[in-house]
Amino acid sequence: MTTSPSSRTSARTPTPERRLPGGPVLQDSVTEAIATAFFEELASSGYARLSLEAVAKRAGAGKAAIYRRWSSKLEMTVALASAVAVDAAGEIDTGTLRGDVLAFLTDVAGALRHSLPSRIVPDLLAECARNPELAQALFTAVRDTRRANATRMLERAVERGELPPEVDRELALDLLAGPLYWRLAVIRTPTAPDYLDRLTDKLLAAFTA
Amino acid sequence: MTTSPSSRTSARTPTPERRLPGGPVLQDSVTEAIATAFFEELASSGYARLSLEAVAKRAGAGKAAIYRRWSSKLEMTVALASAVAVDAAGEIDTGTLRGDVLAFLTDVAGALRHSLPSRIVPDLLAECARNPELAQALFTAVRDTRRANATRMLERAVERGELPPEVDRELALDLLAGPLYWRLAVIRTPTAPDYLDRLTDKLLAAFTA
DNA sequence: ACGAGACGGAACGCTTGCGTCTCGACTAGG
DNA sequence: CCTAGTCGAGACGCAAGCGTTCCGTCTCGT
Repeated sequence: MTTSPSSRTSARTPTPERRLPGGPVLQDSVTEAIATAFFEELASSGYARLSLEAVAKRAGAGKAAIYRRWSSKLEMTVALASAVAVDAAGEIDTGTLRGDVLAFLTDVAGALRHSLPSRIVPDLLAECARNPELAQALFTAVRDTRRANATRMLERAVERGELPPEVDRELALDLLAGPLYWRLAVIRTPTAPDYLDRLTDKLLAAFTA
Repeated sequence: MTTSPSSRTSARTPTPERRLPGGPVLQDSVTEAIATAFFEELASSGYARLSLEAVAKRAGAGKAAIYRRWSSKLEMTVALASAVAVDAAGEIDTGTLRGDVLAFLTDVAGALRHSLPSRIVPDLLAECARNPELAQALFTAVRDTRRANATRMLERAVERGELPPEVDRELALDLLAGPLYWRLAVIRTPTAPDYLDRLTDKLLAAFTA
């Protein structure tokens, strides 16, 4: 089977639909333990070296419990990663462009300062350069969703008159996400406490240039 | 042996020091073939999955030829990657800040538009998040060198009066590299022909904000 | 002409992970 | 109470890659 994960257990599960705070929808405690172990192993080993044996062992589960839910490492990764990424992408609307930009940067920084996402995200992105199936799934589920969200953020600023209608959306989106990702996930250098504030000022200047 | 690669062959090699156009210093044709195969395998498999058997096979060499030169995959990667990265990092000095910025962006774009570096660079960066030894070696050999180069570029602009002396160097460096890397290596979206020009304009505005 | 040493290639024993399969234990619905 | 289904655990055969060791060949410098 290559479709909906966990469909085999969903009929008979003791806690039919439990929701972790901030986490994806998980069907039961076994699925939850497997997902947690999966992300921990993914962070420490990377996708390429990820061993489902290690995931099972860390989750205190049997390998069969994994294969009962997902048919392969790829399908498992797409399902779990898309779930948390979509779940974590909340709409931002503070009423001002500066507020929106700062909130966006704060969100990103909050995620990338944690060791799990800061290891997992670059790893999956590198894997996407090599694995078209993973790339297609993650790009449509995560990248395109987030980019559409951020575009709406810019459109609202245009409507409010904070940005000229002819503002270069593409360039603005790259400016919005690039420097912070570069700082935290690429060169991995800590930031001063007012870094996001100063970055926000520069970005606003660049947008209207 | 954990030091200088190829030291065992350098005494007796038929072509004592041959230099590829744009490539690192390679001691002889076997080392050269191994290095080429190494980067091709690295691009298609990633560091974690890289198999020295596959490198040897692709190079038309025996595994012993590899182990005679480097003691491990890690040492081999550090040596070869540092060599090309340092080799490719040329000083930029066009005389104007705008010229320097555009030249820098053009360099980066030129590299990241090729399939080998655009797959290898994100992969090694992701691996650095997981492998302290690799991170230490690559960060000091590549990241710090390049960042120092770019800092000098900013200082020259300050001396020319193109930037105020109190310009935020750290932030400027992140703005310089982040958006383009994001665009080409993270979200992997093609750019319009005048993208670098427009990006340069925005960056100059942000620097002096 | 000779010996030293690197060469490509193949096999070695060993480890890891794959995906499947079989256990006995536990639990829930009928 | 019974039975169907999941549970953890782990053995299975298979494949790949590790690092090493040998082989016979080739090309040097002496």
